[in-house]
Amino acid sequence: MLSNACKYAIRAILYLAIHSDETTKIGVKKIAEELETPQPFLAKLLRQLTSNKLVSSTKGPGGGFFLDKNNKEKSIWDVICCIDGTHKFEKCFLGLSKCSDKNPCPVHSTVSPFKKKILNEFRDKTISKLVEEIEVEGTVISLKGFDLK
Amino acid sequence: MLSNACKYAIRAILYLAIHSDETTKIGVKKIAEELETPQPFLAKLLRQLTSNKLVSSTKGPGGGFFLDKNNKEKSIWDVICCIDGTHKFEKCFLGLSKCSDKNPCPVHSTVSPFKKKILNEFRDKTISKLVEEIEVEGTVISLKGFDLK
DNA sequence: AATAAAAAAGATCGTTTTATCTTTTTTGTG
DNA sequence: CACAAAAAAGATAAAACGATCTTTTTTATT
Repeated sequence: MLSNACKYAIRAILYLAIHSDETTKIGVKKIAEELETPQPFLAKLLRQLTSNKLVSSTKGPGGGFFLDKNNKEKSIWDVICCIDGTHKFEKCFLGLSKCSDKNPCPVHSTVSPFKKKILNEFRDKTISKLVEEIEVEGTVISLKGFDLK
Repeated sequence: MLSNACKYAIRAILYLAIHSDETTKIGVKKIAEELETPQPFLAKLLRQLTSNKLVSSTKGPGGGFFLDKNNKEKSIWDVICCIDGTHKFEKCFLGLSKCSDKNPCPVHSTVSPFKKKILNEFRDKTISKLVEEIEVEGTVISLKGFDLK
């Protein structure tokens, strides 16, 4: 579905959304430990997210990564686009270039409604809204523990 | 979503479902041309499908690949399991090992209903049923033309 | 100013995925 | 039987992905 890189990135942003703000910055080391992700790889991803304005950072002692107000208005979809590219949920499930609503591939009717709805939800829901929901519903689970593949 | 290999495999099986039977066998060369897929790679995939009883074949002159009655009772899901493995639609969207209906991750409620539905449709619908539907609905489009990624 | 903490940048390495090429085996046909 | 057509099998190569390591830059603190 998503690449490992993208999963790490989303989890890191959610972690930052919950635990950081302008005055509480968090270093890669801490984030990687909390999420149980490979540290140098996560560092690279955070740089990519930072240079795309999805995450903020400051250097030097006491520095680290955090989400500012703007960052929190971004969506999961923005993260997916940044790491995996825009194509992820837009292309035909079988990879057929000619496939469309008018010209559907054999699995189009099965897959298409699903893709559209998920795409919308991921595009419309901001990170802050998402975290708010999680907190209201009390469904905050550990972002730790990862299955490769 | 799916690997290229898996997309090739599904397309090849659909192609065979439409164009082949016990008396009309088709060689890799022809299939690869029709689907515009890399020929040796597709050959390897067909071998994998054949050894897993999802496709039939005969060697020698006049030989080739085809679907017999049993093969047509298999599902898209069987193909996905054969090529990409069973985990594809079963794991948490964010890769979290602790995620479940009782213990949902932040995107679980968005993603889970669709995963379940797609999984069921892919598991329950046989290849022959699928092709039948396509023909009734008249939505037979070219399986040619592929977007990498 | 010196030091140390932290991110930024970039070079490198290994694995998996994708793809190709060559050889062997099977089998129908003249 | 000899030949050719086709799949089966396996070795190899290239690209993408996942991950690590080293060096540089920035900056707060002493």
